[in-house]
Amino acid sequence: MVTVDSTEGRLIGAAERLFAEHGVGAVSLRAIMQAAGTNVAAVHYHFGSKQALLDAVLRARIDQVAREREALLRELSGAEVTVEVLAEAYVRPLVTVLGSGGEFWIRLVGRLLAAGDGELAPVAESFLERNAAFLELLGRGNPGIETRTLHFRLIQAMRLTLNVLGDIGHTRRLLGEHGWSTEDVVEQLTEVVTGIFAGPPGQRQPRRTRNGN
Amino acid sequence: MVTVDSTEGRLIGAAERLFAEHGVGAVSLRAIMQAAGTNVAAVHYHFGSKQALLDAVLRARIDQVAREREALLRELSGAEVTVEVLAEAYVRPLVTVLGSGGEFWIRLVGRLLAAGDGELAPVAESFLERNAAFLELLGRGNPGIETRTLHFRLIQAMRLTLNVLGDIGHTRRLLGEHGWSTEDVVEQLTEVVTGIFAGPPGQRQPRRTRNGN
DNA sequence: GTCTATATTCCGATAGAC
DNA sequence: GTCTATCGGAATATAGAC
Repeated sequence: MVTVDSTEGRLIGAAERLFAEHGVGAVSLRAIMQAAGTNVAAVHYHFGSKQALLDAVLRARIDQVAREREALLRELSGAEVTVEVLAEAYVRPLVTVLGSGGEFWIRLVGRLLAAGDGELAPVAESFLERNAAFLELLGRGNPGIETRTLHFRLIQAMRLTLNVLGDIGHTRRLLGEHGWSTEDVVEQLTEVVTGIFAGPPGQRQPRRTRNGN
Repeated sequence: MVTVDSTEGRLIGAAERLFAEHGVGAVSLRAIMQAAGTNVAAVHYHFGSKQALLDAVLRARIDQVAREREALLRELSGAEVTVEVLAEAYVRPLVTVLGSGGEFWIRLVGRLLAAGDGELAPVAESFLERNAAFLELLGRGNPGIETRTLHFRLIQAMRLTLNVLGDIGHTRRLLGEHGWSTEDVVEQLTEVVTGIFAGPPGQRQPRRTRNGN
């Protein structure tokens, strides 16, 4: 584990913020070092290159998300499952990350996902593995829907969750800043994810099932 | 109008592609000039700065989207409106842009929207103005839902549409590349947007109405 | 493990010829 | 309207002292 006070930890923290705010390509290593209060050589010693630093930033919080998701999936397995519950379970781990100072990380991941290049590889893999378990649960509640459709919907839910939580301030700005607390945004987001999971009204099957134990 | 063969047109085309693929901050003016087959001075002559070039790129296709949307809204006014029809109308203009070589433009706009900084200003304004008309139609079909909720959903639909259409190849890659044609992606996307507009199953009102003429 | 110093390349921007 | 040449500064990366 890397302590936040170490040179390495401060570099990761500064890079996380600057990458999220200005984009990976727009941030120079010098700017990161300046923000971290170190010198030009430190990042090359600790990470070797800009890409390696980015990887370290991405990995720093991925385990937290993975553990949260696993815990929620354990809760859900064997219980009654609705799209509402699944949406809640899908969004909540990232809300937790948000609450523990992870807004920049979330925005960065959302940015990279929208960029569509390979920089995201380490995070994408972890997310997609976890998605497989969700996919199974989602399929249980929507027996009539093709798996590839559910897969598509999961990815879009992930996109949206990252983009919305990654910039609550931006969302508030787009909406006119009137009466949108973080909790409001999370609630609205969860409703939208529920709608994504459920699909068009005409297409919907009976929404709840009990797993076969 | 700027012809695509002129130096100005080639600069805009090259910038559109490179900005979309690597991010605005990661692309140097020199790279753009090289791709456009011109020299270092041309962009300063034609645009004055990197930001001005970005603005020109964004504006180049915004009118097309705006006109498409207006035409669709005219079709819809006075007709029966369902969330399915609204979703179709919301997605289609960008599909048209996609079909006329606008994938890079869409990806760029989606990227900037995910980035959340002010670079998007010229496009965001145009989109949000147009959203107002959609908001009215959406409210007609969902009388029980708060306007701010519908506004939120509209913005998320825009986000998703831009991100999905802006990188069909990436979407296909995330989904395993099996049997996803562009038409498939558009169809799936439209279903998801419909789900977003409709919201959670439990929350749904009678979905269709006739406007008061 | 952290620093200074430096090598080398590339950046945005402008001046001035044509 | 398009070019070459070039300025001043900043970038990545490394070498080597401590």
